[in-house]
Amino acid sequence: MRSLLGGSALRLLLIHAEEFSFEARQKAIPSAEEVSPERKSGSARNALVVFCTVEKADGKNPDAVVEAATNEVVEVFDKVRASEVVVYPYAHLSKDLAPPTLAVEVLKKLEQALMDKGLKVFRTPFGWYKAFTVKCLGHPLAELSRTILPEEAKLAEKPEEVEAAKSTFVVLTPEGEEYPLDMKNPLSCQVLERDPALKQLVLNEAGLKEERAAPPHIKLMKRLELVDYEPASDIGHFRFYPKGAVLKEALEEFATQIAVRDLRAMKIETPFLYRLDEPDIAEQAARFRERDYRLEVDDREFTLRFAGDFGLFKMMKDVTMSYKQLPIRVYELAPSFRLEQRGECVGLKRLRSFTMPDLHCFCKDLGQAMNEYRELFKQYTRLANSMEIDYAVAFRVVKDFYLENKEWFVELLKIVGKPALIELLPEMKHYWVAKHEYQAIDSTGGNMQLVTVQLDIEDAARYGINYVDEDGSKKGCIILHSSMGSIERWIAAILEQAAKNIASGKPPKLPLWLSPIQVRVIPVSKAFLEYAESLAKILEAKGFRVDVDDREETVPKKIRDAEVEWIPFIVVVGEKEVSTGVLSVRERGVGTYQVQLEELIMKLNNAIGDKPRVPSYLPLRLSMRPRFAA
RNA sequence: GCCCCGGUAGCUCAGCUCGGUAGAGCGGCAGCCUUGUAAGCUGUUGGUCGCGGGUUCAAAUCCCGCCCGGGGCUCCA
Repeated sequence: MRSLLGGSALRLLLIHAEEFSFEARQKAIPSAEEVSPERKSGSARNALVVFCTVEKADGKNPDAVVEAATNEVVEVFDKVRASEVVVYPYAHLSKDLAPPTLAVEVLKKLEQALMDKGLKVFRTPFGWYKAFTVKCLGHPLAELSRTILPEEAKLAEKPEEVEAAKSTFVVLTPEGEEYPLDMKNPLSCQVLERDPALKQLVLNEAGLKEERAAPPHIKLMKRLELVDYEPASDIGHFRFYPKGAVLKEALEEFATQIAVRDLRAMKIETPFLYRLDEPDIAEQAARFRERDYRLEVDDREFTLRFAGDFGLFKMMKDVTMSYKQLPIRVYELAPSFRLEQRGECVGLKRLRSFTMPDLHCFCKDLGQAMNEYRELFKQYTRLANSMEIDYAVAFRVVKDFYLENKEWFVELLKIVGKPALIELLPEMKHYWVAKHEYQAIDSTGGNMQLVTVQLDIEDAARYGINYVDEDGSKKGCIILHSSMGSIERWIAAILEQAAKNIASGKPPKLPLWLSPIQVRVIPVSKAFLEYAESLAKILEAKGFRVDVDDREETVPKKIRDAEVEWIPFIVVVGEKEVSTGVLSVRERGVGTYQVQLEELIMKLNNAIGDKPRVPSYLPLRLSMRPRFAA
């Protein structure tokens, strides 16, 4: 906006006109363009009329100005779907006019540049008093003004490339070998062939992604009666059907297990809503660049939390911590809200309301923080591996930190057993010196961030989170921020993995511990219903999610329905089973076999391991289950 | 936020070009069959054609606006 007050620039006023006509009456200046009689008047329909003023400063770099202006005009032209362009010299947009010779030069170049872009253009003569009529269409884009600054025009040729070019990339293997990675030609890096997920991540990062179809998890989440859009809410807020609720709870329970049982973190809860007149809240919110939900209550402005940090930092500020107590780990399963752009909210990949298992470690020094990091890394790797999905590992590190601690990175990679993309930042750009991400690769080749840990050496001091050291003095902590992704995104990643199976001809499935129904018992006829139910109740008592298909359908039909529902274990019971006590089990993706009940239970226990066992949210009898969707 | 595509029965979709009585399959319901590892048979129910306005004797169909969804771009602790 500075250019409207001072400075000097090419000024454009764009009108999308239903009709436009003009007539040149008489010369206004001696150096007026000489024109033939047929160019002295004209008209156009559905035209983009470009009123255009050339200023003195445009003379510094006329070609760049013309190029930038051309791009602006073409962009608007395409948007409004005009059929021709009128370039209209219009001195009245400026007090700092360019000399006529320069003005004509720029205008002619603009005309030519627009024609080169394939547009139908006519330019009204320069230096004349002209009569004109213009009938503006009056839609939102029908009237626009643009100011092209010469300095911006120069920058426009290489937008922000400077910034991005600063990072360099390498691939590091668990064996400690380092390979340079040229993002302009990433495929030349042979080591990527070792890890297809990493290769895909690098291609995405290099901007080489191809056109993608809709992510298949959206259809799957509906078809499997898990999750669906809720049109009565804002975009990106979902409804969870009972089967989706089981899946979500199992994932939440697993995250909590890792945090509370395995890492001995302290679980807390903090409010969702925060006052913006609190300075540190306002500062945190500002760092999030208007992607938070705002609302006003009783004349006071509030923000909905976009992560657990607000309440956590407030809480930790008041905590008295001794160096002897560190590291301190704090966990919150934090429903969070982010006002993501509408177009960005697609399925479960990115939501405006989601659930984030948020773990922070408060450490006394860098050494302790790096040990903590390793602990988190171990546990989160176990988490990622439990999902049975493909993922890639990426680190973002300040270069000096990487060079000093390369061995530590290799150690981490040994835990996960995969090579990693390492982005080396020339300097501290964020509050962290190092972070890593586990990125799931979906069935269309896109990636989504699941887990992240960030090593933060700044925030504690800023928010007054201190511990008391040996000498009695207060010192700021080193903070590890970590998120075990979002529960919803894990669901997306798991469904995407299933979609990959479908594409490669394998039967899609969910990990057993996440299947809403793990075992379905199918009685061959009504006569065996009671037996089927007693069997189901035994399995249920052992902690499995079971149901019984008691519907009046044929066995093949019931088998089919169970397979369509991706049920991992199907047990058919009839005369044979009652008399022999041996069960006929159909295992998804494996086949049919005979086992004793005890063997089946052992098999299920082994497959589930120590993953959470949440009870079924569905009726035992299939006939009693209502249909929520699909 | 911008551009493109879509919204028809609970679900998946046809019909829309060229306006003239809203269709199929699945599901639901009823009956027959009495069931052994991916769909037994017959009948039947079910729709303010996303919402609002306009054009027309007549609109699912043509026009305008909005809402919802999908894709791309942009953006992205």
